Amino acid sequence: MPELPEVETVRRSLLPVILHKPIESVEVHYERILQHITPQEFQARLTGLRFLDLTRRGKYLIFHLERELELVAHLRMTGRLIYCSDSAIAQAKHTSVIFGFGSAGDLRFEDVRKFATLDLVKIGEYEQIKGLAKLGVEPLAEEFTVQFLQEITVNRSATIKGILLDQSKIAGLGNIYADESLFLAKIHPERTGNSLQKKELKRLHQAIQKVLGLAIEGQGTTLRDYRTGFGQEGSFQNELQVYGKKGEKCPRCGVDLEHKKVAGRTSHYCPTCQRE
DNA sequence: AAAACCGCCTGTCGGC
DNA sequence: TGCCGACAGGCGGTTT
Repeated sequence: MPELPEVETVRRSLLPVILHKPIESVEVHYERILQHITPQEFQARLTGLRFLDLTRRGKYLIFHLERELELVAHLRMTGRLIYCSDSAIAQAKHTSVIFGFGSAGDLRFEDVRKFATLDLVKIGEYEQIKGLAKLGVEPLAEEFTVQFLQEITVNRSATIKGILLDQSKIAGLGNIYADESLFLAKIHPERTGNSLQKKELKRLHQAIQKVLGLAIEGQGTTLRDYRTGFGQEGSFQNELQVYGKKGEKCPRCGVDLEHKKVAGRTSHYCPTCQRE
């Protein structure tokens, strides 16, 4: 699923091909992708505008446009944003929106499960986008420190897995990278926040940054649906240590990997390396 | 206040 | 082989 590394990869791939291109047409094929705006108004406000920049916050992509507008996209589970240089190429079955650039191709928002969203707002006005308004720190930024990890775990009875998935604390971790980070840090997903020692938080801090960095280098993890902005698969699925590997051997100690529901999510771990 | 649960969707998979 | 329920998981909203 698209988590921080996947969304960052989409951002990097799309930015150079959409920059300064004027939107000549907007086709909405699935209305409910639009939040707080009708297809008619969405189309009317966007047509003719150019893209000025493309940034990311957590798992949100923010397209900066002329007239101080921002188009905010969230891919949820199966969303894809793909630039197609030839508009004549047939669209995919589950295409929700197409931004046309005339002879310069188009940008297609595809989404099998239809959970993805699009918002159009004035610069920085995110009140209507609840998740974005309450988003926590960027895990690859300087503000993300061991001290910060301590602040969000101390006195907390919730599991560390649940805390890592809470977007209002850390922005961008999902099920895959939470599990991979905990494995690397040798911490069991069910450990409670208040049970974690300083040295474990240091390991976790380092693990999160390492895993995210390597996943971005690998252009993300394609298990099924995720694609880059050019429609290509990522490669980090080949580097996963535990996610989706129940029954396989732990790459560190050789014991059979296990999985169980933690904080409502299937969580993969090594019962030996990650003690309860 | 925090945590648990449900709904939103479609495709895939395992069991019978 | 085909049917059917379980499952995948991010987030908003509601309930506990």
